[in-house]
Amino acid sequence: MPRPNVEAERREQILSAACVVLAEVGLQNLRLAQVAKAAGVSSGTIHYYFETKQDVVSAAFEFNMSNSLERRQSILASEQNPLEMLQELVESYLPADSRSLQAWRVWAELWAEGMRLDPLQEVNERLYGQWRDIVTDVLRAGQRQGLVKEGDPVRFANMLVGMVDGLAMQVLLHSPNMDLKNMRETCNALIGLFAAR
Amino acid sequence: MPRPNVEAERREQILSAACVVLAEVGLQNLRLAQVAKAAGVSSGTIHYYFETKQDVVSAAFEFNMSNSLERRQSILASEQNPLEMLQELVESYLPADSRSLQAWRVWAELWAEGMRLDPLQEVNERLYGQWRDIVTDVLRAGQRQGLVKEGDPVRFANMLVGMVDGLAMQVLLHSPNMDLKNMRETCNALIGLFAAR
Amino acid sequence: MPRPNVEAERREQILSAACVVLAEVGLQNLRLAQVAKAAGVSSGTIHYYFETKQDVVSAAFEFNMSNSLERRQSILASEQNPLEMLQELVESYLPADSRSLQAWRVWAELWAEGMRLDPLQEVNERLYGQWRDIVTDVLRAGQRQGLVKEGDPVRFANMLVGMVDGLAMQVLLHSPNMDLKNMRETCNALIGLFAAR
Amino acid sequence: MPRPNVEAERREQILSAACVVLAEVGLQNLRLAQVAKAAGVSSGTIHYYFETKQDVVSAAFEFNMSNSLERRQSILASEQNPLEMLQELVESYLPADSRSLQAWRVWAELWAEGMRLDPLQEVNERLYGQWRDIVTDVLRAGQRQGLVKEGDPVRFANMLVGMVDGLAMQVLLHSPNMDLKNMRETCNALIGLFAAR
DNA sequence: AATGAATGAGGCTTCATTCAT
DNA sequence: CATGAATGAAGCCTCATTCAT
Repeated sequence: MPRPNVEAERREQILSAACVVLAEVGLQNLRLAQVAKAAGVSSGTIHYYFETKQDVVSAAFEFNMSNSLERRQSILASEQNPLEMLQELVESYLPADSRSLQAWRVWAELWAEGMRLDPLQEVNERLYGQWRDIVTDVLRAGQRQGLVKEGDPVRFANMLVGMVDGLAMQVLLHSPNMDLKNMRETCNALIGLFAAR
Repeated sequence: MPRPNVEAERREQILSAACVVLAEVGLQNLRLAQVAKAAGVSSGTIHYYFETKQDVVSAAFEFNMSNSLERRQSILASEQNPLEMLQELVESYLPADSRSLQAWRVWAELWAEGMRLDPLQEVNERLYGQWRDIVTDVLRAGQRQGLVKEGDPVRFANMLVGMVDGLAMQVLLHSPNMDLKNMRETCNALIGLFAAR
Repeated sequence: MPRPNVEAERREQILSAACVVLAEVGLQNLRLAQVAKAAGVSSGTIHYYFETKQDVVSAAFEFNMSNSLERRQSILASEQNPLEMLQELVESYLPADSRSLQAWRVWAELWAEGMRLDPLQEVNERLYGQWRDIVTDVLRAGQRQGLVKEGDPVRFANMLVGMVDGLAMQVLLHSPNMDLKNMRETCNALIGLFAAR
Repeated sequence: MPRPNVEAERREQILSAACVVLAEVGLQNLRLAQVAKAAGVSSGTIHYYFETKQDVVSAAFEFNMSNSLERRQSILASEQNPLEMLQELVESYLPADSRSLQAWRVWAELWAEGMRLDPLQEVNERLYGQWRDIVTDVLRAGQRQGLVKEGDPVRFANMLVGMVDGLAMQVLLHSPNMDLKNMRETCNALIGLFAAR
């Protein structure tokens, strides 16, 4: 009689470990043995739950992105005005703490790899799309309240999320010209451009 | 009578092939044998010119980026007004033709890999910095001519190049919500926000 | 109320499945998981009834051969003359129907494997010896009735069973020069040579 | 500048080793590492000349059979009468010396495996067919000289080669009822039945 | 009596690297 | 300068076997 959700538990355990390793050494150097060790299971167990290494990696990418989105939910539930909310959202995306850093690194791997793998592109679209939608909704609310200037909110959203992604890459690459503080201010500068008046 | 610079030629031949393969299969799947084949040389020859695989890849990244910048020079030499020049620069960066596509794909690999390798971060900074400087200079010229609004031109430049990078990734990932046309318009929308008045 | 001999039933169920798989994929590719599936039990159950894979295989070989002999009994009980009986015995051994085909395939695996494993040689001798004895008895009866020429009946038996085995292999290998009909006629030609006159 | 026929040499070296290992441990237990060791090369070299293990094994089967046929040629060139020649051919096929024993063991593996692999069936037919043809030719010559009785020589040939194969299996399985001497006499008994008068 | 999750040793295969030519 | 045969370390994956339930 199998314990309930042993499978779901074990899968998460493995995927979480895969993200850690992915962020640490990159896709190129990821070894399933290392993932197994990080997850505290045997290499055989990895293959008991996932057919191939590719499957592990793809699932890890998905796991990383959905986790990332979950962490945004609290912000939306707060009672701030839309412009502040945008700043909070950006703030939450900054590659600041180790958790966020890990997420970004995994993301960068997904982007590089996703260029050649349709399934990964779907993962990106499914979850990145939600992120874009969230920003769009906040902008739309801002427009209704007269806080955000006229214009296509989807376009504004794409501008912001695109900029966040691009700047984050430079931060992660330790560019001397783009640190955390600069990234925050640069993003807020764009939000400032969105403001009415 | 041996031609001078056979070595330089051979190096370029190999690096060019490496970029092609890198864009095609990604760093994870890049095999020196494949690079050798694409370059029309033997695997032994690769190692005659480069110590290790890592050396080939790093040199290929550098090769890709310097090539990329070269292609911007003609725009700067033109006689357009700064705002039009910015649009042209953005246009030249769109992942539109196969050459540009290849460059972007290699770039994405560099970003993912550069997160862990200092030498690659230097490559990024050296060449990415130039790109940022070019944009900054154009913006500054625009401000001098009263075409671009007040504000730190470096910040404006970071906004634009960051957005270009972020949006390009989505285009390369075939996001249904971000195609070439949309990317162009979105970038131009930002340039519009920079305009005085 | 537990049925008696559940164990014996389960064993047969497993061995029967093992023969099916053995004939289908060969010893080299036989996986206990596949046997378990074919038997409709779990992999754990296989090991509940058999210590090792080798044990399963050996038992399956024995199971295959004893099954095979059982199918000859009805012929011996019939009221034909010995020469006809020989023809019937040969006929019953032809790799004609799927059941017979499976038995032959398992047999071929036994031969290849038995070359290195004494226990399998004993299995072969125990059951193959019976088959030889049956043929010998029929030949001896034929001699008593003056239908079979003088000579050592054991030698005649060895000639016939040897020929049957050798030809069967070629039939099973789909040799264009040895089909079922040809095998039947070739064997009967030998029986013809045994006939008195 | 590659030495001439390094490739052919190396291939034979590997295949010869494969046959040794095949005879010794069987297909089921054949490890490429063991073949490599027996051939005195690295495991990498095996894969430099053969794509997969399956390719090595198939080539080894072919190698074994063509080698086997070569060893018959001298008999045909001799000046004996056809009946003696048949006895010599049989004699040369007896699993008597270690070389012949090895060939038979490899053959048994081929038969078991060939049941499921078309390419191996072709190998069998190509080379087994030649063996059958040789025997047929000798029998035909015997008929021309009045030494062999009337009848289809192909049928006679099939009788003999079939019997040889079947009896050899029992010898190889160490059947107490079929040793080398008995096999020789049993085959000669059949040849005796072929004799005119 | 039976299950199936988990293991881990070991095999095939890949591929960067070497080196004799 | 260049080759390509050869290497061997290392990775993915398989699968017989175990054991808690």
